[in-house]
Amino acid sequence: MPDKPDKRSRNDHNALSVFTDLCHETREALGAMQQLVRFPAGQAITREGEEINFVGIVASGILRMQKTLTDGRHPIVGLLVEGDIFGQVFDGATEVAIEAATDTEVYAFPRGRFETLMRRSPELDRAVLLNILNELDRTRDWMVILSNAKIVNRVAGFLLIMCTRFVGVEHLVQARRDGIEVNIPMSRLDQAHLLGTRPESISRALHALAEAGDIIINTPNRILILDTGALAERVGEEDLCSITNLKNLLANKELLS
Amino acid sequence: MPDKPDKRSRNDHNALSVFTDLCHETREALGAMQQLVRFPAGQAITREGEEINFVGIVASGILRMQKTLTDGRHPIVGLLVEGDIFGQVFDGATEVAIEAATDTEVYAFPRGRFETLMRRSPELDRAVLLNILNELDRTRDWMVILSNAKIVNRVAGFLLIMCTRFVGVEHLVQARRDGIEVNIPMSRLDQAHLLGTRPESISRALHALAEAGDIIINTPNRILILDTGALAERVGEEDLCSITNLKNLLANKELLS
DNA sequence: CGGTATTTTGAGTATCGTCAAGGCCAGTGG
DNA sequence: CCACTGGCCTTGACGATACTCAAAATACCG
Repeated sequence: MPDKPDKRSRNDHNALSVFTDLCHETREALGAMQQLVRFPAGQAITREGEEINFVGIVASGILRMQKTLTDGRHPIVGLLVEGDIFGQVFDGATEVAIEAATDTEVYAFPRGRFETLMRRSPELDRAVLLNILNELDRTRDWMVILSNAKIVNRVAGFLLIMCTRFVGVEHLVQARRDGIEVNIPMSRLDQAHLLGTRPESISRALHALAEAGDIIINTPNRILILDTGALAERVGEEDLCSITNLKNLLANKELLS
Repeated sequence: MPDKPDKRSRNDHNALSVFTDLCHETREALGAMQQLVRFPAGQAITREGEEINFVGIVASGILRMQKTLTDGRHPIVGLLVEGDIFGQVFDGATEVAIEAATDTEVYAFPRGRFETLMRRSPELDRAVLLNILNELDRTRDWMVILSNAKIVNRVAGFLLIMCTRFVGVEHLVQARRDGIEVNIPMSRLDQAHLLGTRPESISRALHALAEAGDIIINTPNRILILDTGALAERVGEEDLCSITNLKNLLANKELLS
């Protein structure tokens, strides 16, 4: 299969890189209305079904999108990282709750003004559309991971997604001599909510991967990945995280550092 | 929680109802370029990573979107029914394979001409955007269902989604004196691929629901749902399928028939 | 350094996947 | 009209896996 551009990865460190293709006036207008908002870890940003009056772009940190079930469970249906847009633009209420998984900074744009700007600027409109298409693709990736019966394999997929999606985001992914170190920015409980299981199983799965020699657990949340190929094989989806692309990005990072 | 408009349901029987809000010229232009294509059950429409040169709208039947894993598994990441748009517009290759789950009719629009029309008609552009947002919501619903550990509960969620999403689509959902009858338009194997399990488990789960008195299995694919509340409770997501809305739609159907 | 939350480990139970066999239904051909 | 065949659904038995509950160990924070 030929190398195709991977829409999922970002290789620059600017949260607003989604907007670089926009014309000068549009960027000016966005800059004029943007406002940096901080959320401490654990804080709720929106509830389910609640209208929010701004469009947000994550500047730093991680947000989790989650549903609330009547039995008290909180399955996570997606993560938002640097550069991701949230706050459905045209469609009133968001169907998911958004909470800060880590300390987070968000660029907020007043919703009405953002929408009028979208109507005037086809490029902005398209940037938003592409962002949503990306989100759709990623959600499907999570579905594929969740459809895996064995938890070890789900965790393998989780680690790979962490690698590819968080490359270039803060200090979450770093190339080492012996592999790739990822800094998982959430608790075992959150990981369990994301992978449809319980924290104990996550722990066991990670230690099983360590046992198998695929990873090393430096601290509970700092995982050194020794064998990306082995993980990819467990998941079964070759281009889930396009390992080649990942390696290129890591090579770039090494050049930079 | 107040009644909010449910974007997931359709209560008219026209596949092109997504376009009713468009202006006259746009509809004329679309009508001029549309072409009805038939696919027999089981036929592949697109492979993963393959570019397709048309934008499709399902006229009748069911399509399944699926990924292909290296180990030969084919997890299903979504279903397309009457009125659903597919064939990502701006973003070249689709990341999923699309196959006909049943005999299907599709309105095909040449992609280039469709895109130029989109650029000229903000309403069309927005209709497509809304369709994608819907798809995103539905994919998250599947994620929530998949994150359920017990297969019985996943099947319960599956049945509810079938009810709400397929109301008004062909003869798949019908109101009865004693409940709601759904006609599942796919095999146990497909259901298993969708719910991340195996056909045997689907069978056992359905019979467990029958044992519990929640449903009656008339034929393997014609399920009479006796207690939607019990199913909803298993899933835990109250507005997954907005039961009240479902009941209204069924009431309408009865008035029509 | 102490206190707290998180992670890990353990043991027992429930559930699911697997493999194999049997049953049901539709379509086919005698 | 009936027997046959093939595909799908169902059922059973068994091993593997994950969930539950509890306790211990570890990491984190001041």
